[in-house]
Amino acid sequence: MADVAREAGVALGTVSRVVNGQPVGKEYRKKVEDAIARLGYRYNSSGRALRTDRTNSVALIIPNTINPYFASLVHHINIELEKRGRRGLLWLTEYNQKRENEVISMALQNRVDGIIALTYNPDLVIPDSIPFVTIDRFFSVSVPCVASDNFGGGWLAANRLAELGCKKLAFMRIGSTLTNEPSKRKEGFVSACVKLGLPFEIMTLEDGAPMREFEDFLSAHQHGGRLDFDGLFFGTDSLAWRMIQVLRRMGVRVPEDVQVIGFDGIRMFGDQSLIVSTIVQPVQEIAEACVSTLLSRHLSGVPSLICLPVHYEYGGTTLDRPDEGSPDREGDPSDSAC
Amino acid sequence: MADVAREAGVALGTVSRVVNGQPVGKEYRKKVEDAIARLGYRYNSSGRALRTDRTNSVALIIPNTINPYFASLVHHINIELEKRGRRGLLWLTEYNQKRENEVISMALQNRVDGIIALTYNPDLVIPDSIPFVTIDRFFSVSVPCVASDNFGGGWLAANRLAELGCKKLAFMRIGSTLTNEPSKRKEGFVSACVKLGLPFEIMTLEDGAPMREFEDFLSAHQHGGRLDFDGLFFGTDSLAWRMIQVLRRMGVRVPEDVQVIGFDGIRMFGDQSLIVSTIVQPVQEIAEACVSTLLSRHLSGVPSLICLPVHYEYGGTTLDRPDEGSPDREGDPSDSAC
DNA sequence: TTGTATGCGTTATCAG
DNA sequence: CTGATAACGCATACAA
Repeated sequence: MADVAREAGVALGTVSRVVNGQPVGKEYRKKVEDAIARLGYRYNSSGRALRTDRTNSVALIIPNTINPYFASLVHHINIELEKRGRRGLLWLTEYNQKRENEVISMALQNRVDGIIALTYNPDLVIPDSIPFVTIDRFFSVSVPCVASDNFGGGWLAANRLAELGCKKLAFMRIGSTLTNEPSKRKEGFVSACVKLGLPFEIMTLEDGAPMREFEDFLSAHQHGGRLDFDGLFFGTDSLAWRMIQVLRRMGVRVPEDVQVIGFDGIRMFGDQSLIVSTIVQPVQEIAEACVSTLLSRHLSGVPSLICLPVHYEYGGTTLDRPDEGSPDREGDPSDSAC
Repeated sequence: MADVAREAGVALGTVSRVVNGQPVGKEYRKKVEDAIARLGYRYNSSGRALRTDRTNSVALIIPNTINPYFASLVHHINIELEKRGRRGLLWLTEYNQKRENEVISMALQNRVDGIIALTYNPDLVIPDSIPFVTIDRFFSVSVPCVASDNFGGGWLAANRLAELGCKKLAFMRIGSTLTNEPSKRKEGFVSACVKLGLPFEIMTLEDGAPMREFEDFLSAHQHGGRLDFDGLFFGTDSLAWRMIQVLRRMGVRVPEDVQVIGFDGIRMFGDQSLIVSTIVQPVQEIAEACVSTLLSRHLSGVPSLICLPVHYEYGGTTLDRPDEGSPDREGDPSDSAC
């Protein structure tokens, strides 16, 4: 910047003012802009950050970018931040709880303006010095949590399966140890089944337990080549996808013998069709909510749980007519905890 | 840091030395560490960056994080950078050429130690001030390019289809306007077909042209419900996946009527099975090559094109026996341009 | 409106 | 081995 000032024959402060778009005499501005172009000057973010104590950046802490749902979140959150003149700093944790806390430290070192985190870590140390927003995990009323309507989604899934003629359902999911928002998928499902008077079973696999146990569960419920269930609801699309492979190996046809609904709304290449019939999470709205909540933290009255609506969408593993418009909501759970 | 010094009753320089792990008297170190813990001190990255002129960060410029192949690259590159004590700064471009150049400017402002970019932009302005590595796009001998063996992959695909009994092949892809490394997939495919004496057709869709044209191409080659081709090779898994849906709508069975091979090696949830039979790109090796090349740029003799081996893998859309070990390489293209 | 000078938090140099 | 101090690039309060 000193070089530019010398080159333009003006003072340092004038250059700074030009760079920051503050009022500067017309001919001075011209001289400075020419000098900047001539020298190819770019301001130094570190210097500016040090001086202003603002980095215009937000930490995004997430397990990985391999899972398509996470990848989609990363994408949309980055877009939303960009819209508001901020940058996202990505940190991957692979669910490592020690690393999750380290990463928060690093974010603090980087003087980020806020943190958005997706972690189920019960021992997460949440700094009170900067705005913090979580996704899918409620910590306390002072930490806003953005999630989709998991309870409503479970409710919706059960209702849809019932509508499609299912007589006996099952819900299967991974990860019972930690209570988080996605846990409510089960509760919504159970409530609906009870209300509908539909028999059902719940199968929960502890984190880290072998997949094999799911297969055993299904085998145990297969008699004479016939599965006891005609409708399955899975905690995630990922799990649904995997178990569909297992079902096919078992000689069970999807959706003819058993209809399957997942949760998330994973699309193979972003904008394309779903991989299973599913409860779709509004990823873009979730991203928008995270960012706007984080950046308006100075305003009081931020709700501590922001719950976004989900909807059902056909994806080939149920017996709907694909072209029939599916209503956005049905059998609304009036008692949704969300 | 001044606060810590005061709290510990030592000088500023001593605190700095403790923070940086330089030799400090035992009792002094203890006093400083206690003070740091007491005050919850974290060093300020901006201050350090300003002073040292090193940010230990690397820019990663990529179209988006929705495409699973890109998402996977982002993941592995971040891991590799982490291993080497660097941070990745992610910038998404959505193929916007103006933005691609802007983003390079921003990276420069951030004083990154290097840039890794995946862009096909012919007008990309590559700064000569810092190390720059591209993925899948060769610019000049002074800019190292990391890519997989696209020519060899095309060759491999044709050979595999021939082995599996195909008599008439076709290759379909998007994006002819720009010459990049993936363009060589076609060349490898054609070479192999010619060598094998196998009839084939090539169908290229300009960027932005409607998908419809692919469907028309296929329809035009369907006579009496029967497709003229019994083997299809696609430029990417994404395209293969989409066209398989089209084929099924046309009443063509995959793989019974026509066998399909894609390119990339997209896995549904990172570690799981492929979505189509495909030529697998070694994503992790690509990430490793990008990072190590970028960070060893001071050494002379960096090759300008780093070409990593691909392999074929069964993914359900061909007639291989899934359990039969597929040799890593076959019909090696001795004239591979790579 | 423009110039000058100070300090942000850190590291490095140099004197003790 | 430790303490004091200058300098990194920038924004801003104050003086001109």
